[in-house]
Amino acid sequence: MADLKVYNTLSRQKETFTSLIPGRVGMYVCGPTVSGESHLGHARPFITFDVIYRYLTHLGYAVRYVRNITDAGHFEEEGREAEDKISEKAVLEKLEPMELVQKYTNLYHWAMRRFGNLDPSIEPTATGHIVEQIGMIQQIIKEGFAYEANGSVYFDVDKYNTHYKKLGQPYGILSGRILEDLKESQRELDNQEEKRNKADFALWKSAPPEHIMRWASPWGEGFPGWHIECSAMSTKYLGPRFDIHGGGMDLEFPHHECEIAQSTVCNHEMPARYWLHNNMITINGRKMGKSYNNTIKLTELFSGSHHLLDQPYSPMTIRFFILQTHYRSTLDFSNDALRAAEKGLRRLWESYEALKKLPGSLAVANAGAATNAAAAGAQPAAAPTDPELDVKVNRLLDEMDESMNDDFNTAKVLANLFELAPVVNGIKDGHVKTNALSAQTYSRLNSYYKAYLEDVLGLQDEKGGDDQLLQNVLQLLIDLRKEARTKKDYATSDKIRLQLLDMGVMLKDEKDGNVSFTIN
RNA sequence: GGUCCUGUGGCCGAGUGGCUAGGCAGAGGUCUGCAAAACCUUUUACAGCGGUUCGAAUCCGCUCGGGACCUCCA
Repeated sequence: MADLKVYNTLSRQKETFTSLIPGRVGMYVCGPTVSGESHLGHARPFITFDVIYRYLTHLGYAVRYVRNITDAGHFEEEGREAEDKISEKAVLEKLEPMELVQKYTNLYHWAMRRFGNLDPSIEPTATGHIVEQIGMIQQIIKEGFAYEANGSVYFDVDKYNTHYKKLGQPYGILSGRILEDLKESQRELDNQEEKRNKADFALWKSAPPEHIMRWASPWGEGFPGWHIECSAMSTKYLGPRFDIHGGGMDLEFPHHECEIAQSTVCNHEMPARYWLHNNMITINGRKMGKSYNNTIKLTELFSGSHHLLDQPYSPMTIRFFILQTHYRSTLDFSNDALRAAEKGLRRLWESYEALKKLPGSLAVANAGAATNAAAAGAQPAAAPTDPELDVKVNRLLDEMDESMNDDFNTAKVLANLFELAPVVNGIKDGHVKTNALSAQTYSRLNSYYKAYLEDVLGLQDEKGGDDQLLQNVLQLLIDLRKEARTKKDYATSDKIRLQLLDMGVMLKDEKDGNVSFTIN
């Protein structure tokens, strides 16, 4: 199998992935700030890195996947109103800060489940690691790269840059920025007088009296700066140097840049080896984000209750929609695109259902042939009667591995599955002969379908047919309709079908006389 | 202003030098009591101009358009 190649933002090129410890991978992904409801834009990194997590696992790595929850609240550290967002909103909503945080954390977890995202190995919270953050800040001060001013502590970017430039790691190494340029281009902001330089960033902020979230520290009561939590938690759970750090492209600067600076000062090495960044979801060509006031919340997406939505879209539709684009490309939202994804997913999933229903027949039939052939001293595997198709199927399967190994090209994997779907459907319809493929190829087809669709891409069945009572009732209706059709009583049979359709149950008469149904 | 990314057919979107991407939509057909699905066939591409090359959507230059970061941000 070809090597796994990943695009490393640090080097701006694809690199062959190797883990620090053979067989093990440490991965840190920046999680959500739970000061509000997640929107479609937030879904992208969590689905992207869920697939990366799944794929690394699929390759046999034991992965420790750490994804934090930022519940201490960011603040506009260089901002106009240096105020904790969470505490501000808490006042508005008349809730305890932690009550608010709990509410949005629960909502976020609910959304992650619905998307079929696996739980990370560790999901540390910022508020749960104040001690570690303070310890790290003390260490940075001790190393001489931070200074205190009026109960706040700032990172000395200038000094860091001067010192680490010599070691080949200037400030801006990740985002390609030059500190001197930054100084010129930075905006004039208020409340900067405590900083020695504009590029400096807060490690600890002194809390004004109205600030609700506050902790005691060596510098007085306050709260941690935005960037320090990720440095503290990644170091604690993955060590000073780990394999993968992920997040959205908009975090590249300044967040990840600052993380690198902090961790490097404390641990004397670049924290992560591979920095992976997903691109943004756009809407009408513009990034979906708070600042643009163009977000669609996940609850709105699932229910269809947003003026830009023509209909509700299920979590799996959104997952599929996201995976149909490479993670480093922008992905433009539109109803047409979502609808296309919904239909495409249904088509693909139905071919998978069809495949699952014909398991043994083909394999057994061909395996039987193989056994006989082997007994006769011939080739151990049954030869395909359609070698051309057999080769094509194998090529499509091989390409799926190659595509994932090429920086997680899920779009290409899905395209190949779409090319395999007619083969599967053809076997089901009987129009592709059962022995067209060799037993071995057929078995590969089966295992790849499952491995990719379910295990790697994390897609799952959404039809709500789990209820046994509902299944039984539907079966009764199907039987009644079948009887009516036998008697050519089409008025009755159509009534059953059409009324069920109104209720969201679609019946389909299969070629073999069976009736299948899908529930919306 | 600085740094960087990007422009593919009606829509969405792979693809980095020669090989039909794929999905959705559209058209025709097969099947079917009808419907849906499925299957087969099929129309519409690579922003513009110039260059490199035997050959470019793919490399280079210019022009035009779109976007991201530089401020909280996935």
